[in-house]
Amino acid sequence: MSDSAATNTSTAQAAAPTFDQFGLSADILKAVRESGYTTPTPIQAQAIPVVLAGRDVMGAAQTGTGKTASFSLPIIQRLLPNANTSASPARHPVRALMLTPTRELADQVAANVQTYSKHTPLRSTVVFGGVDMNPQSDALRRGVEILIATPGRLLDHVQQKTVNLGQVQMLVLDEADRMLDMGFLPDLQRILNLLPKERQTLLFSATFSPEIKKLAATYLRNPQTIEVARSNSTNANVRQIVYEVHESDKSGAVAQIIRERELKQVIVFCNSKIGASRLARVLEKDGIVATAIHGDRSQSERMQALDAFKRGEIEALVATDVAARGLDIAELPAVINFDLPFNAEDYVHRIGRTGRAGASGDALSLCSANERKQLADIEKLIKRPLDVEPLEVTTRARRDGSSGSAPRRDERFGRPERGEHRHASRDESGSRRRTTGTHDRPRGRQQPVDEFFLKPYEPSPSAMKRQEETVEPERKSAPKQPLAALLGGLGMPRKSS
DNA sequence: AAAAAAC
Repeated sequence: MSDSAATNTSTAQAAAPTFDQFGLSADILKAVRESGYTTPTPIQAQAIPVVLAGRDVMGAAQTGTGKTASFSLPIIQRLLPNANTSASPARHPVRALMLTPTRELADQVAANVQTYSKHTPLRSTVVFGGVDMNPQSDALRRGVEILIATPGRLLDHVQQKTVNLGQVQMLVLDEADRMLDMGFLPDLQRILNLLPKERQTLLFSATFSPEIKKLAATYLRNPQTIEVARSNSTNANVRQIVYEVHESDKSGAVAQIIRERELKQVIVFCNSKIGASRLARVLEKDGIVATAIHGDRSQSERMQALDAFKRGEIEALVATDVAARGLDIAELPAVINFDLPFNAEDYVHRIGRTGRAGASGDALSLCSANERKQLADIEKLIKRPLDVEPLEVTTRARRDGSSGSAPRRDERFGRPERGEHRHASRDESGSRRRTTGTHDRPRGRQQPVDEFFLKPYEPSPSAMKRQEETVEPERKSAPKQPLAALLGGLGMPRKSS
């Protein structure tokens, strides 16, 4: 908010905004207060008045910026005047629909909505796949004003006629870019066609890619664009370090990092489901309480894992990118990237799980020889070079049992002449921060030098140049479906699946 | 390349 609405606050803080300035109902404000929030985040300060005014919104903001509240609070407010206390389901049609790409995210948004609306007569529920439909159907039949859903299961309910979307006045597309990436466009089109044309649509996306713009152009009406600085990538609260390790040293490296940094809780991201399961097992064997969360585990296992982690019963949550976006875990001190993500965008989301709400956090990434491309992509996206350090893994024996002596750092990383200036931490003279693997212990299990480590990384000058050119990261991975074709055919008869 | 999501 740019205006100075708070004129008579006794507190002398000049422009400290409060939630009171939005004209939200006392019941909502009470819930907000009980949640412990006092000051709106930037996205909230910008979005709440716009949503209250009934305008469509094109929002660029990530979770962790208070995005959920930025649309939930004004939506609840707008539903309130017609809130019905009647017990009749017919009096509680779905009037607000919120779609998210993953089940966990849907669950989390629903929990937020539930919290913010608990002092109002409004009802809400959540539907997503992987769990029994019947309880969801029951809840829908009892009637809800606010429905949070993943697209597939929602359509399932539509087909079963357990829900009618004909009275939806407000629609939220959360993590819209992710939904497109995941091939949800046909489902989204199907859902959008069921909604009244006369409605308010809020689209939130990490990026405004051409696909997202096309989607917005098709389904939003004169949207107000709201952009909040990408908080996490440049978040000073998050210390980002990349460790160069041999691929086969990675499991040991994770265990070592957890031990040496005495991490109470950490999410470890892997690129594959198998890799996540495997790592969880290795860590368990190493005496670290760990569990895996990914799409091949049952929904109950996923929820159990997440709950146990939130309760602090698990030290290491080993996850695929199912957990990269949106999940809000309080006071997570660190995130480890076992693999660097193929999609640089996902790096930002992953490390966004730590250093939230003003707390500090560490983003520690393992980088092996064949991941330099990913590293370069990430640096390009976040527009700055990452601090790269060697990591000597001492905790686990190498499989080949070789006993060659460890190469000196010079040998391993090449002479710092050609383009090595970017890695201050590699400077021998510098007082490199003491990190894992540097304690004086006999070691001699380093693998022969990798080509990766011999060749200094070339900091692509274009990487730093292009930052001025566009805010938008280049999307590398094309969706499985011919998105352009689908988008080109918006409104056209779609293929059935 | 891999991941996610309806049955």
